[in-house]
Amino acid sequence: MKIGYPCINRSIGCTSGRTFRLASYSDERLEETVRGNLRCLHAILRENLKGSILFFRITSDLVPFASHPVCTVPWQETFAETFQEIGRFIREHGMRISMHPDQFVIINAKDPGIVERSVAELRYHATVLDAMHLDGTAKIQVHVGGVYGDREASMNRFASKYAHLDENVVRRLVIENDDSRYTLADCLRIHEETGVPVLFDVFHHQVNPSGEAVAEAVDLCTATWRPKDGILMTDYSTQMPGGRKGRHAESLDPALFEEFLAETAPADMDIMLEIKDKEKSALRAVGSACRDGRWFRPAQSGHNDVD
DNA sequence: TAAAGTCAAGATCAT
DNA sequence: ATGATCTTGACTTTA
Repeated sequence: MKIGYPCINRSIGCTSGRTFRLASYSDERLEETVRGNLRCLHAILRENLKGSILFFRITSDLVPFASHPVCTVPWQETFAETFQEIGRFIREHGMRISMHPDQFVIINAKDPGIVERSVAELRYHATVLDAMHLDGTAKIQVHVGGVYGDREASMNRFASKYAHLDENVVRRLVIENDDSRYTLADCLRIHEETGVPVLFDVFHHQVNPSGEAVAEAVDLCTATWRPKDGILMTDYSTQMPGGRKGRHAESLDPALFEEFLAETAPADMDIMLEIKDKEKSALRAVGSACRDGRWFRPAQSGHNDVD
């Protein structure tokens, strides 16, 4: 079990997702931004290691406009060595990586243009992970997409689009139950049809349930991940007290988190904490997972290499 | 320098 | 048809 947080570190003082306006795009600006983003990403991972935070979601803004037609420079070649260096660091320390393209990636869209842009964005994400030479356990998580008034047809459309994705995308792609459209049961059905692993979002399952108890849900999702996918990834959050329904909590409630650990034991999984204060909560959660006994202890020599 | 306005991309629901 | 919300930050312009 590894614990992580998404994209942003609030204490280190740099961000790996710096961007700029499309209107001010230039190849030089892109190169300069990516160089800074990669340097920061490496710094964040080093900082995470100090706190035994071994799971991390890399921001989709690592390479701004990467899938936009305006960007034609071969950034993966320009920064090949830096990507490999970061990848080596990740492997050496047994870290797990995910990425989460945002809401604009809709594989099951009716509009072919949206599908095309979505596919380009997925290729970009796969290219980043490939450039780091990470294996198939580094995942790209997406929601199923729109319902468009016909859930059945839209789920089928997902399956048929999925069947035509590039292999280097498919080997990393996983779907996640969302908070308003596709439930866990929907995702499991899509798994039946396509084989795509299902990432379990605990909070979405609470907000948009389909009947399964949490422990049962974890077991059902676990069964959708093959050995080459690595162990189950779970997104964990709780309701912000007093906030609108579905709003993520500001900080981890250790009692609730430990209850989650207790009710899912002994299932093994990597947990992404979607909590607003980021690494602060992750550090506390590592403590909980450690006491629980399932936390991942990296080999002392650091030889988890697959080079 | 601080505040306000705006940003590649979508879906859905309220008005 | 239009705008707000999701969710949220941070870039960019304006005061």
